[in-house]
Amino acid sequence: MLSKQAISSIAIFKDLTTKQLTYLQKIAKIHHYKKGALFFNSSQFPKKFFYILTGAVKLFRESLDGSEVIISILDNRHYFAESFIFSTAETPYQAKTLVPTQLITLPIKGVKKIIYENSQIALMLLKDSFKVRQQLIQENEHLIIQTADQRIGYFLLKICNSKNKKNVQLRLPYEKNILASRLGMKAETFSRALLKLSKRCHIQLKGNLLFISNIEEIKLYVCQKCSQRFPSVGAISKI
Amino acid sequence: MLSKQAISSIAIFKDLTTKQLTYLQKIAKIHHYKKGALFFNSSQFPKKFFYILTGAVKLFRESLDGSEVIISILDNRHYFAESFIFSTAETPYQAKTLVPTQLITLPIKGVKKIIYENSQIALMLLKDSFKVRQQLIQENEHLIIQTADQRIGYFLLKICNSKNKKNVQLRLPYEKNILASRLGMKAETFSRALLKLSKRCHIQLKGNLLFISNIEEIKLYVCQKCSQRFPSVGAISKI
DNA sequence: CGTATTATTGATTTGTCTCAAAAAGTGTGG
DNA sequence: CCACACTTTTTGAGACAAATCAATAATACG
Repeated sequence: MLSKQAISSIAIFKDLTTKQLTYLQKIAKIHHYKKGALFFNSSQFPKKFFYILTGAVKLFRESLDGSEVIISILDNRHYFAESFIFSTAETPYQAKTLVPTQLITLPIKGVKKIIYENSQIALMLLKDSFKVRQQLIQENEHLIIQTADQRIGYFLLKICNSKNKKNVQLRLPYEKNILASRLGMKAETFSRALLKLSKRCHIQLKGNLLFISNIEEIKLYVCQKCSQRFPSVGAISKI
Repeated sequence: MLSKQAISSIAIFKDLTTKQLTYLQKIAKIHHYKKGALFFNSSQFPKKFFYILTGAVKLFRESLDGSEVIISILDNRHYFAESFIFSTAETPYQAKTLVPTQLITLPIKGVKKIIYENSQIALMLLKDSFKVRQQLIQENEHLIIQTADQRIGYFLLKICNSKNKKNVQLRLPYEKNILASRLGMKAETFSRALLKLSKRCHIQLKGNLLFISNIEEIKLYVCQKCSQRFPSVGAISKI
């Protein structure tokens, strides 16, 4: 059985009563998956709430002809599938681990019960949901007005939490084809666009390692058409 | 002063007590704008909650170089700017009327007070927010995998609420350049893509009037790459 | 070590944007 | 009702970005 501490480490459950924690503790399950495990598709029943302890997952949609769009990549301390508290309707996405991953799952019914008896949680979920919306709107805008290399640049800025502006070393967190798909382009395009960006903004490439001479150069190039200064407010997941 | 009925016609406020309705009634204002009025930008203070009685507005983001992305087009009975209950931070969008429009505004502080004392409202907002997210994800997917004419086709399916499948007459609700921008393309591309779609799916064009021989033809063409059958679940605004 | 996976490169095609100009549609005042 | 200006839409030619298909190179892995 999971510890109470593990449950209350989930941000939205941080202020629960001992009784509520005990309840969730009883219905919680922990899962260990290796890389590449398809552990969730939306038609499965009963519905569950997912929380990532360690690792990373991609949420993606697949069309009949096999093409796949990655909706989101989530890692440590993120939750998903919370929207099932309102509907059991199929929403067509699946989830696959990108690296070895530890998850907590909670039956959605139990989560719903807790949410309904504690309005603070609804407010926290609402706040998070607004942030996700904000981010989706931004991605939308970028798909419309930015080129492939600018989207990559924006992504680099997001994962680059260095205080320094100069001579920053960075490692791409996942395989390039995953990042390509996340950014709405083909792997070939990603390869070429990253090369183009690296030349334009003085980035040295070495496999999945990047050496950025000056972050400001990327900002300048990426944000030419932005409606918003970087960093944007309210990015809920890093990527 | 607005009637209590007007306030309670706002879906999220339908179950308020008389006292709460009176409170909102006192702080509510009604506004009349003609077409093309820029009545909201996110830097304005104090923040307000907006509800559309009649008419239509576009929410859009504008970048430094003047290019504009339409985030959403909202009409009768839709609300927006509700996310300001959590932050006074600037979120960079503006709102302009597309036709003569009647709005109710409520100071966001008052709305926040009501939400915090009535958890049912938070849950309704949450449910709506999930739907908006779902829709944004879908738009994202379409920008990535669909061509311009397919996106137009999808849009036609959405605004076409006819029971009949054959010989449906349809009027485009707004100017073509607005629809183009909403669908993430230039006006010229819209013009050409609509023509292409019309030939492929047997649609007769006459200004902003369309005669669709058979809706199924559009579905077939549009949903080739869809991860989801049409109509999608949970579209909160028509467009 | 060889095999499978992932990434890059090249040549070509497709889709969309850009800029310019013409056409169609809308509204106004004489 | 027409002439005029103004806006919106369409059309054309050309440039550019990204997808596609195919082949090669690099890397990871048992």
